[in-house]
Amino acid sequence: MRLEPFDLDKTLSCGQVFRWRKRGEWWEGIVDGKDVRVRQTAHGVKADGMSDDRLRRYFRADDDLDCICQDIMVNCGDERMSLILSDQRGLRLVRQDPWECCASYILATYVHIPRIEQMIDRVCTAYGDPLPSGRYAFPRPEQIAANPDAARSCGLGFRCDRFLAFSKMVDRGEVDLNGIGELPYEECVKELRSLPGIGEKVADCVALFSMDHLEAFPVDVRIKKSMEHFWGITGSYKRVNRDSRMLFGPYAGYAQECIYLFMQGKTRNIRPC
DNA sequence: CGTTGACCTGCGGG
DNA sequence: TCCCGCAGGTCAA
Repeated sequence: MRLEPFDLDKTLSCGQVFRWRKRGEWWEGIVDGKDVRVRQTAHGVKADGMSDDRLRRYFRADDDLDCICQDIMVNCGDERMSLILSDQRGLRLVRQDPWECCASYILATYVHIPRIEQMIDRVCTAYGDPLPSGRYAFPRPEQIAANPDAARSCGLGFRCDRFLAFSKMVDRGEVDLNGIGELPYEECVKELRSLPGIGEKVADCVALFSMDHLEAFPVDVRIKKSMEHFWGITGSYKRVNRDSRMLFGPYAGYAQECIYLFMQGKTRNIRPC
């Protein structure tokens, strides 16, 4: 399938998703509870197990990256940002399932990414449907609610209670994630934050990665440092979040991902503010 | 509303 | 090999 610009490696290794693994040229993952694999081609992406429609939706083919970057530049007018954006050209946000996104990011607090992936793997193995690949689908809420004790042996630590409480709420139909996703950004994040295990940062991640709120701007430790270093934006979560969205505009979320991945490489030196 | 400290657990450095 | 510190943050005071 044709898709440009598109950089599959950047897209799947920038930290927004947790279950994709690269083997040779192929990235292997699980989407809609099924094994799938994708690889980069000259002008787009090739996939097994996903229709072109599903692929387009998953990789947000409707997002015109060049227009988005242009918009970000018009808003911030900072040549250093131009460098970061061109360096991360082809990085796309992925449209994740809201339930999986919430449940995953509830586990993503106060631990490094390798261990987040480990916890998610354990949860999938404990609860998920087995797949031909030998891996397991991400569990549905009812699978978790039906046997909460199994989560105790997944090494979730203090996240376990939050994870179970959230799963139970979704299973009982006390939360309408699709409905929350329809709300405007501010209200959406407010609703998400009322749920167990979901605070400011996770709410922004969920809004950005699974609810089409491209103005969401998750502030983690790395982004916090970057925003202070480059633009002198500092202070509470609320302040850094608001000032950054002000700086980058309606596609602040894309700016965030580009900065995040850029700092991971941190090979290049861009002078601070 | 901003600030402060505790918090499961497993990995990495000394 | 053992021990200590640290970590995509959340929650409650």
